[in-house]
Amino acid sequence: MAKNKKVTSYDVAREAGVSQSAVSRVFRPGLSVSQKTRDKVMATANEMGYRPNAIARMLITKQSGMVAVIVSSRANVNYPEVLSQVSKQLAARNKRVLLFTLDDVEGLDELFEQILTFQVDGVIALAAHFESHRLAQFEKHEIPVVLYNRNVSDAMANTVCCNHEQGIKQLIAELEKNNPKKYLVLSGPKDSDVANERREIAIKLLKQFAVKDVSILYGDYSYQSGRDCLAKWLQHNPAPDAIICSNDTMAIGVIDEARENHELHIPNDISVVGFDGITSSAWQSYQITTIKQPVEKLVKAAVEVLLEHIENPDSPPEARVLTGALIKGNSVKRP
Amino acid sequence: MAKNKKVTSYDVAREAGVSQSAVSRVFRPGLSVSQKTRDKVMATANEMGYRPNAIARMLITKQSGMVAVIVSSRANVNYPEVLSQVSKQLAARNKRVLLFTLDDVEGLDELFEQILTFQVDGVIALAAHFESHRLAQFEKHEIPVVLYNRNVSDAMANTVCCNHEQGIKQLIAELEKNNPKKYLVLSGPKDSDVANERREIAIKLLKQFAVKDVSILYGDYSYQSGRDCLAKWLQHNPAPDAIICSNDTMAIGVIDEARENHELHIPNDISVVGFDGITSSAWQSYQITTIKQPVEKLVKAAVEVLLEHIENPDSPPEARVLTGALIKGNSVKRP
DNA sequence: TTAATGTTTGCATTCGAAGTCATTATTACG
DNA sequence: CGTAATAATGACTTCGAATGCAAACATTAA
Repeated sequence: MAKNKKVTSYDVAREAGVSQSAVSRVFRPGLSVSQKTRDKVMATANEMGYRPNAIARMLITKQSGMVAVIVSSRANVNYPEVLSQVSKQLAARNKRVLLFTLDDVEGLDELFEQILTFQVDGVIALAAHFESHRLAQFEKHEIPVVLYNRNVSDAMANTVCCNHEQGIKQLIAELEKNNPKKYLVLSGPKDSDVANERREIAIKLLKQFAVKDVSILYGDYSYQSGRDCLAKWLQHNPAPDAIICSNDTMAIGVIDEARENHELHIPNDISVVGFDGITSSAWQSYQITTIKQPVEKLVKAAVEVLLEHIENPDSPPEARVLTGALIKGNSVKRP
Repeated sequence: MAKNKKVTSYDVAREAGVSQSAVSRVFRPGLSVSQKTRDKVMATANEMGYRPNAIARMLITKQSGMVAVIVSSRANVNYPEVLSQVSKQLAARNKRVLLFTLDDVEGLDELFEQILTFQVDGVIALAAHFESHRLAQFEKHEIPVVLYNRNVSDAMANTVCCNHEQGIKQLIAELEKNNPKKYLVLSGPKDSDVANERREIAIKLLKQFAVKDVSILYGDYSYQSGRDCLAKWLQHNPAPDAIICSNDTMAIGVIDEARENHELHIPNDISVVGFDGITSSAWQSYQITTIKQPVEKLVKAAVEVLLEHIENPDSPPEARVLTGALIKGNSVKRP
């Protein structure tokens, strides 16, 4: 009969007529215990409903088995998939996700204090802006950090990132097949590092393609901002030939706005490309030409790098770049 | 100068010339410490980079400050919003989210063992199927559980749920304005409790509305399944007048399939309603008439109920039902 | 049978903060 | 100024599992 109150290893030990150490050893893999003791302990443990207390174990082993995952609200629409992948893959390596969400920049110090407090084995930051002094803080405590989808040139940071440059190059190559004259780049918000990177790359590559007429607009990654930006632009300007959106969601907004309020047809009047390859980008009504991020591979890489650095704290920082897949939709005019 | 190795309360105590208890008291709110000691301790603590070890604190106080959130992969598309709300609201109450994702039914026992092991203060289950013996398990350990969007009639469980019945009634009322003859109910998967509930309610209410011709189809909540189900149906049957979809995503699939492959116009040929009020349901191309779940309120309620039961383990189980808002889109024919 | 080796086992200690309790310092007040 | 009341403090114990160490036991070789 299982009791209501917490059962400890001592209780089991007493009941089974062995020492507490014996009980502990039974529940630690690979330790020397005779089959007889093992069976006896397991039997009484099951009977009493005993489970080792992870907290006590953490304290003595100095390994919490928890990884802090920081998610910024700025995070991409595909973050649920990322998060669920992270959780799954960490679980496979016997680690749990301790979730920290981050909306305002206020309380950021507090947040980082919290994370340190919890003695996590490592940190994965999803699209969160990480100043280098924060990285240093974790470094000092020997807590490895992996930045997901962040290219930090300066830093000694571990990063796992989709190859934005290569992806955007492919997208522009698609667009260029029609020799568009007027380009619009619809960037994500200025305080998003990914957005800034994608925008700058687009600008750079367009220059390389010898495109003259490029205008930049700033949205906030949302559907509505896609609509609003296009609407505002068209108030005072002619329609562009091609629009490069920093993510799919804004591309969808752009398409809806063009069709609904301006009688512009996609792709015949305007070609639109997105980025990310979110589920809805493939929906019939949009069929966006975009770059699909290799989420599963990215996460696998992130987890690998993190675990490598947990096990071997002195291994040098690593930056992994994975290439996404060009999805040829129906939002770019065929030549 | 902060040292590289972990700084404990003893280190700070020694340095500040006080006892370890004093340090502990400084970092616990509301305990009796003189201003002088407090300042002294705070100063040296900051200087040494000391932060209390949450793990040690958990062990002695028997409060982990962590809430297990179980997310099933079956979970709705709006779960990222739910999850981020949960995290935010728990953070406001000084609790953290320990995330457990659940894909296959395998390893479910293992998962629950894990959760118990971590000594979480409570559990929130998002759309996860929870057999009553599992509930009993947590009950035995006095760990309160809140089921999010689950109506468990039998159970002594805490539940927070959107009012499906009232919502679906409103949707049917909308549809009935055109007196449709043939209804199709596109249900979610049979192993989802929410899906089953929504389907059964729809069937029951249609009967109440004296509708004769109702057929049931089963999808898996996905866009593609919406398309496939409609396509398969139309192979051998005439188009229905109205389709009640168990979620918005399938409704979107249905709409795309109807338009693309069958030259059916929404809403003139078929009226379609969804459920959830996900972001994309409001997009120009779909504008689905649906019920928007009051996610923020639901989460607030869930967190409230959970904390109430953490603080007062003997309070009776609570079932909160919140009503969603009818969104009148453009997917139902106007009379 | 004994020595030598390997395997199990229990004792005692450890992890780091919190809380109990008795003691000392401080304040309030007659 | 003395005494009661209160505030502040430190010594010591606690939470529950893991582990170094030495003793006990089992196994093999000689």
